[in-house]
Amino acid sequence: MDMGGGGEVNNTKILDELFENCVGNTQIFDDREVLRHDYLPDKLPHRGEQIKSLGQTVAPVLKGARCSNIFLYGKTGTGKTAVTKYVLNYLETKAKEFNAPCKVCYVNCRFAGTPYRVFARLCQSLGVFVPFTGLSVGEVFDRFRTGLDGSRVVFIVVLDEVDLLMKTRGDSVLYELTRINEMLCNSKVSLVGISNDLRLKEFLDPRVLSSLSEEEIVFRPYDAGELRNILFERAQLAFREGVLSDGALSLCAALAAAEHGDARRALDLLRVAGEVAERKGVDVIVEEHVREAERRIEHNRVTEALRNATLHSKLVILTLFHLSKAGVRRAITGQIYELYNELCGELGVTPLTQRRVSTLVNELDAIGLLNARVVSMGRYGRTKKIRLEVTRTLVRKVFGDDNRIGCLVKYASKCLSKRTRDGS
DNA sequence: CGTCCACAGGAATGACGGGCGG
DNA sequence: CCGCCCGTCATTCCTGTGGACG
Repeated sequence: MDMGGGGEVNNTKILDELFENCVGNTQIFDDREVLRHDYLPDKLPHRGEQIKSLGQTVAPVLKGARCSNIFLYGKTGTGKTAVTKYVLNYLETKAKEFNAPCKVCYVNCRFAGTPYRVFARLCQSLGVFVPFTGLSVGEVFDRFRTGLDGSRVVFIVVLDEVDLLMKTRGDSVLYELTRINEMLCNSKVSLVGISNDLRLKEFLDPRVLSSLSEEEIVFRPYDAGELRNILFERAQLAFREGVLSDGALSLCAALAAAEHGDARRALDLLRVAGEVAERKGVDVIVEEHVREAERRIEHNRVTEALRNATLHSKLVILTLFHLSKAGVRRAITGQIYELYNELCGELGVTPLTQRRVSTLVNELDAIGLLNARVVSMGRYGRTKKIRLEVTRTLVRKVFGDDNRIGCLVKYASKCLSKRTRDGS
């Protein structure tokens, strides 16, 4: 009782301090929302050309005509989504002004990752009710079509990150949408496809390709100077005056430019650097804070990825952890599968097949937790060489908290050392 | 120059928990 | 309640392959 009461007082004190710091400590930020990537600024520096092209393409909509389908290519953080939203938002307000019946539906294929969900999303934007599961894809598509035809509009469908949908589900959605106009009497559909992958064309059915790529816009990565300008514009709104040092600004731009010219990355760096400075209680953001931000972002990313991995993915990581501890820098598939099996046995979990583990390895490679590359060892077959890309300390720390497999962090080293003795 | 290792990775299929309309 | 379809994860079966070795 007494202990509880004492703790409470202490906790309140801690929280008070924390909250007051947060409220009182406004010498860094004016409005940090401006630095989030879903924020749409009213100026988009260095994208005038793209805005113009997209505007030209969609302009016929204001006369009630269907506009050409258009495809936007470019790496992440090159402003594709921002330009699209910017132009289409404006188009919608203009359409209202001119009484042109037009509607825009924005679908992010990362979140609507299946044909069903894409069509369901389109239905929803038309006010047509569909359950989130239970119907056949064809049924949802039909509802969308009839709903659309009834509403007598030019309907612009934006499919963002459409490459993700293509790679896992093929081009059936795009195929249906490019052909839908043949079945409509009162409405028309135009497509805006946005892809992060410049090679997407290679995966497309030629019929889809020709109708989809009536127009194309390529978004080049920003260079360091352009990123600097973008950051500068945002920093004006985000930070109080004089908070951001010139050096910190340039460093954010330079780091992001070195990666892909990714503006999102640059903004993240700037925001986190601001938070670092805020927490330190200083009132100027300097280069060191940006460096710290870089480390922190990476650390968070990896920790989250490790923590959120599925049981078997964790076991694969753990296998690599033990192999690397035993001095195996680059393990091959066979080695991994063998030890993985053993770990599963120890946990009382039925192991997955080697085929499945192989795709898990590929997935982990894609996230960057490990590095896998196929090599041929000639006579001795063809395999993947796999290396852990995370420090063992971090693995130990994150998995140590996981009560399910935490025990294995220590255990397996025994059976591994036994095996290496037997082997040699 | 062919063989053959040790897998890679595609395709088809199945199991499962969930939700629908009738 | 049934029969059907959904998406997800996993299995099974399969064909493909780079290059050291003989």
